[in-house]
Formats: sequence, C-alpha cells, structure tokens
Amino acid sequence: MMTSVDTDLIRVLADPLRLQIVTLLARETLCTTHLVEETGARQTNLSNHLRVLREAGVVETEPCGRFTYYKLRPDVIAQLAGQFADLAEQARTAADNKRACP
Amino acid sequence: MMTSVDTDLIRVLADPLRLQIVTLLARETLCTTHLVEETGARQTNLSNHLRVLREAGVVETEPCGRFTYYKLRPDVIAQLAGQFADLAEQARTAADNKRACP
DNA sequence: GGCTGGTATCAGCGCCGGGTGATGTGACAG
DNA sequence: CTGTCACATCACCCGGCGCTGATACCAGCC
Repeated sequence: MMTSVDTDLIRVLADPLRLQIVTLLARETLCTTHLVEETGARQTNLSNHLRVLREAGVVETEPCGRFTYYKLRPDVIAQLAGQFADLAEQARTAADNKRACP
Repeated sequence: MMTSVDTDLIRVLADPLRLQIVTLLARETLCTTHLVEETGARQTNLSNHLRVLREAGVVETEPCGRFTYYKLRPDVIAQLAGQFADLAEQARTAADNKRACP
C-alpha cells in the first residue's frame, strides 16, 4: 500500500482557526455568522479561511437566502485518517528494518 | 467523544520535507546520511527538521557510534489517525444537524 | 427604488518559519 | 594527537501566510 499522505490537505488543516472551524462543522452545519460567534474571529478572516477549506474540498457550501451554510465533507477527513492509519501500520510492520551504516 | 485534533502535531507534519522524512522512516530506520541521499536536502536543513520531529515526539533517536538512527513512532501516527477517524465519524453522525438562521 | 444585513474579494502589513552557511562537538581511524 | 566524518547548533535572510480594513456584491425588506 503506497499511500503517501496528501501534503496540501494537511497544510490546510494545520492552522488552528481552520481546525477549529472543521471541529465545529463536524458537529453541525453552520453559516458564517455562527462561526463568527463561536470562534470570535472577524468575518473577513473567517471568510478567507473558509475559502481555503472550500478550495481544498474539505467543506461544501449551501446557499440559503442571504446566508451561506458550510458543511464538512466526512469522506475527505476519513480518507486522511486512512492514510495516516496506513502509514502507522506500515511503520509497525517494518519496525525492525534498519539500513546498514554506509 | 470530545476528540479535538492536536494542532501542534499536524503543524509538524504539514511540511513537505518533514512528511517525506516520516514516509521514509515508516519503511525503515535510517540515519541522517541516508536521509540526505534520499531527499536531496542539505544536512543542516534535515537536522533542523529532525529536531522538530524529535521534539514533537514523532521520531526517536538511537545513537550508533558516530551515526544517529531515526525511527518513527507508529503510535503517535496511529493516534492522529484515530483523531481524524473520530472527527469523520462525528461528522457522519451529525450530518443533518443544522443550526437555524439567526 | 433605496436600504440593510450577510459574505466575498482585494490590497497591504507583519511576522513566523523554512532554507542556508558558518561553526561547534563528539567519535572513530591513522 | 591530528584529521576526518557524522551530526547538531547558531545566526541570518527571505518568502509565504495569517490577519486586518476597505470595499464590492447579492438577497431580502421597506
């Protein structure tokens, strides 16, 4: 299983605010106003981060009148979890492989 | 299940070179010289990244004469995989939760 | 129509972090 | 003891990214 973890996806999730957004969206679908209340961040800042999450395919948008709802895509997160699980499994299997000193 | 993903750990893994190091170490235990050959990066650069990985608890060092072997810690990666899996599961469970427009 | 509220985009700033060169340290070989 | 090799640490530069204020856009309400 040659699963290399997707660097771009991790970099998207490596920001504290973005990870907080993802954690919040894992519980319920929210719109920007809710996220402003929950995180305390400015609207512009959140919109920028949501843009990054959207372009990375982590979240989906669902317009509802003047509001825009953001929903997390579980499969993307699950895929990432699987990649890390594979990596851990691979490391466990090859635990005693050691290349000789040159 | 209040599993919030560890931001610091993700930020450590969010660098392409560090992720490459982790991927290589998942296959076999290597020393710095091997990593220089495999990645093509400078020794100083690698040493800096290995320092970060070591301080984050992602890798272990095993001195062997003049050489220093680096070994990946599978449980750390597995724990991260579990956190993401929980997050994905939580998102699937609460897929239809939607907070009302304010 | 004009107005208001919810979001997105743009331009700019500041700063953290990755890359590099020089240097230090410690271990083997001779 | 001296030289060499493996590795770590330090100081520095510089580009990218997160944050912000201003502004544009769009949908509903009057």
